[in-house]
Amino acid sequence: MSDAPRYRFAPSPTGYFHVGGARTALYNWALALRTGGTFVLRIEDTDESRNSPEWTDGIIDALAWLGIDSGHPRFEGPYFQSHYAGAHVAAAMRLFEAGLAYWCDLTPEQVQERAKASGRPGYDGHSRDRGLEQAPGRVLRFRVPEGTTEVADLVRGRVEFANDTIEDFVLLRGNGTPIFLLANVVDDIEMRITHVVRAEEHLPNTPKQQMLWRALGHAPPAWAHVPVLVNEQRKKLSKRRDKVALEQYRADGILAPTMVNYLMTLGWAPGGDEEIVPWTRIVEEFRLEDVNHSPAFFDEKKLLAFNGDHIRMMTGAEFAAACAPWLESAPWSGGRIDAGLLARLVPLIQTRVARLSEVASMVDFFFLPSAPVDDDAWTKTMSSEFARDVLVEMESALGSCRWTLEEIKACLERFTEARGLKLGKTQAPVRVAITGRTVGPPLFDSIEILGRDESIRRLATAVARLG
RNA sequence: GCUCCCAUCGUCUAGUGGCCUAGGACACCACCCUCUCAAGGUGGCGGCACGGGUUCGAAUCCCGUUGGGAGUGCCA
Repeated sequence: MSDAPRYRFAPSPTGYFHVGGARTALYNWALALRTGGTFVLRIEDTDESRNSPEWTDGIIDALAWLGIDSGHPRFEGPYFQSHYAGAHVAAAMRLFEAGLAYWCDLTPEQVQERAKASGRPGYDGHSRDRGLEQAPGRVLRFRVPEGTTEVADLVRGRVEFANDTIEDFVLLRGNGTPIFLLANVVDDIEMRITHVVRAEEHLPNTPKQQMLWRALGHAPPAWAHVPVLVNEQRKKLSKRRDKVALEQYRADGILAPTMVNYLMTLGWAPGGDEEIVPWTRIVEEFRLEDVNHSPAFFDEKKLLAFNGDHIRMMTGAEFAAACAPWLESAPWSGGRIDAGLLARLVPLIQTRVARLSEVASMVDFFFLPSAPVDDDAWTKTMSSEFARDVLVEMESALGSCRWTLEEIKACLERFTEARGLKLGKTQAPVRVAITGRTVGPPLFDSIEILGRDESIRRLATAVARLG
């Protein structure tokens, strides 16, 4: 099986995990799974400013959350690019010895000056034939050959680049360290990568990398450049102005299956008319050839809608378990959340939340010692002429009725009919007295679960407050 | 500026020359259901950027225009 495809995901550790990176990782993972190939994780940590062990843990953790488990047999790595610096330099030296690269003593400023003077952008090949030897401060540049470079891209087809539009790019810095372009290629060759699936922003690098593959004596891999994710302004998602951290969505209570499902529908769609689909189906159907060519807007609204769908697809037990972490950190939580109580609450709220972070504020009145009364809700509902009456009436009716959902509801219905009102109107003050809010889970279920004594107590408290 | 990429409802997409009077989803609107809010159901609004070709026939192929985007570092 030495010809099984080898995909790779090569993020640089930056302290947070970008949703765009998540999508790229997912694409690679789906492909590796379907083709019986391997998913190689390589941390591109060669820039000192992007080098911190916690960042790497964050990447592994984020991938695991998405279902890309580092313990899975198809998963290989993580490898660290910084560990292979020796190989990168050695490859560069081989290129120099073969005459495919040369030393140059121009500083970046000098290169820029020359470009400005000549009116042609980029490095002009000044040292191409000067026969310079290696020396501190000198950079090694690749000697770009004449002709054209044709990149065969699985998503976009053939893309041609005239080599004379590509400058002799740097391989080794003045301090002797390799730059990304080289390191990336050397590692890919070393790790026997057969498919490079990455974001479109790398497409302009590709001819350079392909030349490097050839110069190093290898046939280039299959390339695939997937469109970038953009914001509402159609700009590439960036940390500075957009919400791009996967961890943030996770902390908001977006489910992992939701994120996976949603990310996969950006630039691609499963067959048929449904787009809420399980990962297993994505693995079966995903093809690079079917990936769209244009950038996709990362729409948080739609993400939320997907999340609501996924929440509703869970069993009650699954949903309760998923809610638990959000309840444990809730403000009232000194003690533990009662599992039995939670199980009764779950069906009331599962259709009412789009993300797990909303759960706490939806059930807080069950756990708090008294209703967390919202001032606006109070003034809005308690000003009606029947507000006081309905509270008093309910206080006494609930004291003697049988404690069933139907009977509790009947108590309010009797009052409502006697006054010729609508249940929708009369329930409002009662709801605020019991739950503190005008919206929330079904009132009568809530009262039943809360219990007779506590319900009556809250009604009495409200009556007292009304004066 | 230069290089490259892209172009179907507001958004994400289906569509690969006739099945398209362009399908679905999100959002939005209306109605139904209903103890609030949701969820659910029904219906509605809304699109092939433009101009030329090619073809019996074009959203689909070609060219151009316009409009977006990405890259343009001794960052990755």
